[in-house]
Amino acid sequence: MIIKSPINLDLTINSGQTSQPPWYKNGDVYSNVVLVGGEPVIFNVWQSGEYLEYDYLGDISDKQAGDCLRYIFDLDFDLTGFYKYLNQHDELKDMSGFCNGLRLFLAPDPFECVISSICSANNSIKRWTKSVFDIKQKWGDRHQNYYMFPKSKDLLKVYLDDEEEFNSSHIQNIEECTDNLKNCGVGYRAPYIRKASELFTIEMNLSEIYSMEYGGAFENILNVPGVGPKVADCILLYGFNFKEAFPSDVWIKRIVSHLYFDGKDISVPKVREFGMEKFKKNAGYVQLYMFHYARMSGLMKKLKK
DNA sequence: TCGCAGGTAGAAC
DNA sequence: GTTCTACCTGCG
Repeated sequence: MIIKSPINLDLTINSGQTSQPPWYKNGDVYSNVVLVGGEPVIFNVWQSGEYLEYDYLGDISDKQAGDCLRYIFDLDFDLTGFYKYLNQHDELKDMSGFCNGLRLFLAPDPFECVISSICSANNSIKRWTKSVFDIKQKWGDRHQNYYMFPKSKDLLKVYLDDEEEFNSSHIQNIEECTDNLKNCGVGYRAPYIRKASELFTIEMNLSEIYSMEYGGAFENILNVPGVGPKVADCILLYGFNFKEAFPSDVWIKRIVSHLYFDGKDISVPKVREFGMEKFKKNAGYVQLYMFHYARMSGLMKKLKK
């Protein structure tokens, strides 16, 4: 089956969006297991011309399968219209050429997105994606060779580190402890992950975020341990499809300051305000394109100096 | 070997 | 309200 809406799958899946780590790659095919209406479904997707082609294995209808992929790869977003918008602005007009077909890679599991995003803070893409893979493999349900992300009530029970595991289990030698969060390379974020799991198990229902206004959703998600403004905006954009979010970190700050303020140093909170005010409903996509444009055009190396 | 990079929490101003 | 520092790990 094919969805006739242009996309660059490689770029989209590997662009480091904190919704989830890249899907499993076998040759030209990307695969993953996704819960659709409570039913585990294995999707295979691949690039076919400029479109996404797919098949799936699971007890759902063709329409459900198609709708699920349209959501995850944001295939209903009008990219052509967005490119028109970019081209109307001098500062942005180079970007579409460098990132053609890049779309949001939205999280099918908002809890996975929250934990991924917490792991991504003060971290490299390589390290946080490995951490999320490890968490899935250790504590997630397995379907064929693919792993779901664990539910919050299950992640809640996981040991924080070697010491806690050693003291609470029958393992004789602390060297043999591997069944804990720090073993996934999450570092000091381990307690945040546990506290967040507690929060979503006991008092906060993540699915309510979908129906909130952006401002209210931002305030709510800021209360999660390990979540500050940058991570909150990543969660809202990549996990809940709030396209008015403008996640601002040091890189976006450098790029915005270069493009709009003649290189003058602007604080990250000001960059966030600037981006949201200036780009409105396009803020999220502009942020996504800015980052990859800077990466691919060599601008990033230039700005680092 | 060690310095550096990267957001958040919590404390200090 | 804004600014400072510690936090963990992989990389160069």
